[in-house]
Amino acid sequence: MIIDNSNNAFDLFDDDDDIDFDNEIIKEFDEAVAKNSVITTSAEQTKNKKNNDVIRQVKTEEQQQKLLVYKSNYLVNASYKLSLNEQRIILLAISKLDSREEFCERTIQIKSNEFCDRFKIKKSDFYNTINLTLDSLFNRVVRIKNDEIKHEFRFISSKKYYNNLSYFEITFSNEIMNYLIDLKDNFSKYDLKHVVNFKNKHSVRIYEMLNEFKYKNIKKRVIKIEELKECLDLKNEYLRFNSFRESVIDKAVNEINKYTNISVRYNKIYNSSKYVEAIEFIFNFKYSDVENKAKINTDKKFYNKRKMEEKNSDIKAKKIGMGLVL
DNA sequence: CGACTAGCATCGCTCCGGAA
DNA sequence: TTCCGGAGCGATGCTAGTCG
Repeated sequence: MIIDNSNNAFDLFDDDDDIDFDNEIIKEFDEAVAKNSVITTSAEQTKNKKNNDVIRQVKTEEQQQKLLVYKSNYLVNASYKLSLNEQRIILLAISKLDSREEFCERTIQIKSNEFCDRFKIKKSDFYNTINLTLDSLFNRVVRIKNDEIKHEFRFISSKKYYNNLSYFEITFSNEIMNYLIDLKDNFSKYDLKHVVNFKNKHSVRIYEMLNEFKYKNIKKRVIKIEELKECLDLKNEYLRFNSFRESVIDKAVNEINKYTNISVRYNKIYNSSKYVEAIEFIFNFKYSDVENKAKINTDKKFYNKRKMEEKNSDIKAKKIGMGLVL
């Protein structure tokens, strides 16, 4: 399993970067408050804190509106298997968590209407399958392992379906919450809208694996077939490479190209014999993302410049006030 | 000889239409 | 909103043929 700890999604920009941009602002506010703590009055500190709170609130509202999915990269690369509808439930529920908070409510309620609208599912199908889906989701297990840990746990610790009120409720397990909230580094995020049209259960996982690398300005990812199968919990399935390629890789690549902000192709990597050992995914952001990035970077430079000017004049004014500058 | 490809059959999940 | 039955499609396993 490849786990790279160097990723810090706050440092880079993409289509969802207005959120990161806010994060930058928060970071700058925090640093500015820390730096000027000696000469900042308590009233100003209160003002800074209020500004901070306002920004956090705006960010949370935007996050909710855009339904962003935040996941630790440990979870992105974990080994688990979910059906399409189980994936949908988990992703929609994750998008409703406030991932930046240290503590947040583990129980998420989802209305049947919202679920059907988001994923374009017929109501009749929803009622047909929801109980079975919740049952199977309740038993699903995540396996996370690297050199240091081997951790197994369930996605959810409880499930409820209210027949008459037409909504269901899941409670994330304690263990999985460690990989969903209070994420400070080594995590990925994406807009739920990119994956709602997927019809293949493996597309989400492969999209997430590519999306993780997106933040590192790396446009290639080589994954051993063995590792990929382990992540998708398909170790004893698709014994022939061709069926694995047809059913998993090709379908995921097609859906990712069709519905998401990533365009991707792949090459087969052979070992010494004719055996396919690994897949090299080569991916790129689509044009609109590059355009957005350019705009956001311009805005960011403008903002930083203005911020620096304000800060300098503020510090100078304080020093004058304290008689340190003539 | 080993790996890949193609075709076929079976099973299960998802989708669809209709009724209560 | 809920349930039922059937159709369609994907996942999977098996076999035979091809290729280097």
